[in-house]
Amino acid sequence: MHRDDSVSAILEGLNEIQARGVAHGEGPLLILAGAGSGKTRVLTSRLAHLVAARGVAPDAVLAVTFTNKAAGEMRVRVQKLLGPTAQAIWIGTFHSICLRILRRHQEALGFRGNLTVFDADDSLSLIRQILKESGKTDDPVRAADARSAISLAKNRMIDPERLESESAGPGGRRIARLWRLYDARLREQDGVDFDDLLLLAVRLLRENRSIGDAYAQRFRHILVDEYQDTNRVQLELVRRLAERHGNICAVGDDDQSIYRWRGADVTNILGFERHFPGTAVLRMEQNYRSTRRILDVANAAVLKNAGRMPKTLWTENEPGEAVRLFLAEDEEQEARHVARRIREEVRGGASLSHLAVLYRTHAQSRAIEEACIRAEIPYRVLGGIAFYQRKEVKDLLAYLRLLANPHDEVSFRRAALAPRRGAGEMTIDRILSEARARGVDLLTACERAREWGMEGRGFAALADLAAYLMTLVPRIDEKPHVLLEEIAHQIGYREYLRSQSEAEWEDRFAHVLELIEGARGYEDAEESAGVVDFLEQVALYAQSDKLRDDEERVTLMTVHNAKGLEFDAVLVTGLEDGLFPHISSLTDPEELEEERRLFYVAVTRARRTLTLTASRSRRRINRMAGSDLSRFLSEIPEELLEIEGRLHAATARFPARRAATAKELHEEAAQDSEDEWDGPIIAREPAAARVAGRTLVRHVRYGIGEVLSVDGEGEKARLEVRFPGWGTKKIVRSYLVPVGRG
DNA sequence: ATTATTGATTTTTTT
DNA sequence: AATCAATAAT
Repeated sequence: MHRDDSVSAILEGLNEIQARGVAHGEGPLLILAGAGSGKTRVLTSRLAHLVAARGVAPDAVLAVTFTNKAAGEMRVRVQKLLGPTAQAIWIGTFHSICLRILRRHQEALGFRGNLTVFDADDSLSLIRQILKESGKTDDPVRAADARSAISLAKNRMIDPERLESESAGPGGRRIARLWRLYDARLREQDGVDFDDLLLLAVRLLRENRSIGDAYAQRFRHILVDEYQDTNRVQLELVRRLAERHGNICAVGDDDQSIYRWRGADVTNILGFERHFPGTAVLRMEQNYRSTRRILDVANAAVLKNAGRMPKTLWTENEPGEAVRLFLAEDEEQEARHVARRIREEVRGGASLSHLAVLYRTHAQSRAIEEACIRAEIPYRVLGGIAFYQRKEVKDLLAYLRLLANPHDEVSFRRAALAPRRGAGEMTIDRILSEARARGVDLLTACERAREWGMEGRGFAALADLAAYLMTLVPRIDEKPHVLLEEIAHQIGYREYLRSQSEAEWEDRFAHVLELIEGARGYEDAEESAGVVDFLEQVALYAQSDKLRDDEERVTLMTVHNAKGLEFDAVLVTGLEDGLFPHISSLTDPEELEEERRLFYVAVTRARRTLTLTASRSRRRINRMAGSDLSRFLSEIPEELLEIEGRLHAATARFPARRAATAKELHEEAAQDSEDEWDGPIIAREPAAARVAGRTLVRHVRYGIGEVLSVDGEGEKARLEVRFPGWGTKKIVRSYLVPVGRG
C-alpha cells in the first residue's frame, strides 16, 4: 500500500527513542533533546506521522517554532514527506500564529481596520512622543528603559497594577502610568507591539469562551520547539490551546535556554510534567552532529551549571580534529587569525556557506569584517543594524503602512517629515490631536484641516500629501513593489536623500532599490502578496530568517543568532572574562549560568571543526582594556584543547595566566601598547601641537595625518587632522601620537 | 521652521 | 568614535 510505504519512509533511519517520539499517541509528551540529537527530524517526522499514519486532519495540527526560518524549513521537510496536504498544517512562530489568530477576530477585539504591528523601534518612538507630551523634561524615566520594562512585564504577564504595587520605589509607578498611556495610544492607532501579539491572543482565548473553545477543539495536536525558551504568556497560550485534547508535544533542552532576559522561563520546561499531568518523557542524548572532540568540550562547558537536568551527550562519530584555542594579543590579531583559519578550512574543501564566526556582541564584528575584506573572504553579517531598521527603508515603509492603516501616528509622523515638505513637528502634533479629538483617521484630518480653521503652509503641505495617498488607497491590493516604486518617485525621495548627505546618498538610495527588489522577491514567493501581508512579513521576519545558505559567504553573527543552526566549521571569538561571559552577568550567578549555556550553544553549532579565540586586549568603547581569559575556557580540561599559533610560548603559560589578576593583565596590556608606539602620547606634551610648521600625528585607525588646527587645551583638546585617504577628522588629542615634524 | 552645534550616550543578547 | 537627541541660532 502506498500509505504504508510513506509511513515506513517516515520512520526509516530513526533510532529507538526518536521513533518513540514520532509514534507517541495521545497525551502530553516532553522530549528532552540534546544539541544535535536530531530533534528537528523527530518534529517533522511526527507531524507527518500524525497526518499520514494516524489520520489526523492537517489543519488540526499546530506546530510552533522559534524562528520563521525554522518554520519554513519544517514546512519544506513535511511537504517532502506528505505532499501538498502539509500546506494546511499551522506552522509558525508564536508571534506569527498569534497575529494570524488576532487578524481573524479583528472586529471582536475592537480594531477598526488593519491592525498594525509596531516593532521595538516604533514602540520607542511612541513612548518618546508620550514622554514629550507629558512635558516633564526632568522625568528620569528613560524611554528605552521604560520600553524594555514594559516589554518584560508583558512577557511575564504582569499587569500595570501589579507592577505598581510590587515595585518599591517611585520608578514602578511612573512606568505603570506611562504603560497605561502607551497601551491606550497604541489601541487608538489600531497598533499592537510584539508582546501584545501574544498577550492579546491569550486574553482573547481566555475571555471569549466560544472563540477559545473553538481553537482548543480545533487543534488536536500541538507541537512546540525550543520549549526551554518559552515565557509565561506562551505557556498560558499553549495551556489554553491544549486544554481540550491534552496532546501537547514539547521539545527542548534546558542547557540551551538563552532568553531569560526576554522573559523566557526555564521552569516552563522543568515544570512541564506538573503543568501537564500524565506526561511521557523521552530523552535524546545521542548526538549526530559533532565530532567526539567537539562534544567533549561541549559537555565540559556546561558541567559547572547547577540548575540543570543532569545529562551527558554521547556520539558514535569519529573523534575528529582537535579543538583549537588561539590567544591573540589584540583584536586585530584575533581577526587575522580568524581569516587565516577560514582560508585553511576552504583549502581543506569546506564551503564558505558552511562556516560561521560567532561572537557575543555585534560590536565585535567590525574587526573581523576588516580582516575578511583584507583577506578577500566574502562574508555576510547577520543582525546588527537590520535592513528594515534603516531610516530610508522605514521612511518608505511608513507611506505603505499609512495606506494600510490611516490611524498609524508613528508612520504618519515619519512620512510627513521625510522628505521635509514645510510641515514641522508643530503642524504634525496639531493634526494628530485634532484627528484624535474628532475621531477621524489622519488622512481625513489632513484633508479637512482647512475646514476646521487650521491654515498655513504646513497644513497645506500635509493636505497635498493626504490627497496623494488617498489616490493610492483603492490600489492597496496592487503589488507592494509597484506602489513602493511609485511612492519613492512621487515624493522625490531620491532628491531628498541627495540633499541630506553628499557622501552617503548613493548607498542609501541603493537600500531603497533593495527594498523594492525585496518586495518583488516576496511577491514571487508568496501567493497572498498584498500590502498588508508584505508589511506583516517585514514586521515579523528577522534577518536571520532570510539566511540563504546557497550563497558562498562566511556568516558572521552573534551566538544568539546562531541558535538552531549548524555549520561544518565554527569559530567562537572573544572568549574573555567580561565579554563572554558578559560583564553584566558576573555579579549574578543565574545570569552567569545563562552565559555558560550560551557558550554551550556556540560550541554545539559545530559539526567538524571548532576554533576558540580570545584576545589579551581589546578596544572597548574607546580605550584599550586588558582582559583575563574567559572562565569558560578554564573549565575545559586542558588536554581537550590544542593551543596553536605563533603565541605558543605565551599560551603555554595558560594555567598560570589564569591566576593572574586583571590588574596585572591590564598593566601588561598597557606595556604592550606603549612598546608599539614610537613616542609618548601627546597629552604629556601639550606644547607639541603648537609648534610652527607641519605637525604630524599618528592615529590607530587612520594612520599618519597632518594637524590643521587645535581647539581647546589639555587632553580634551580637539585637533583637526587631515589623513590621506580618510579626509579631515576632528579627534581628541589623547587618541593621537606625535610622529615628528615635517 | 529648519539647520548647526553642542552634549549625552553607547555595547548584551531579539521574536 | 560615532551616533543621536536636545539646544541654540538663523
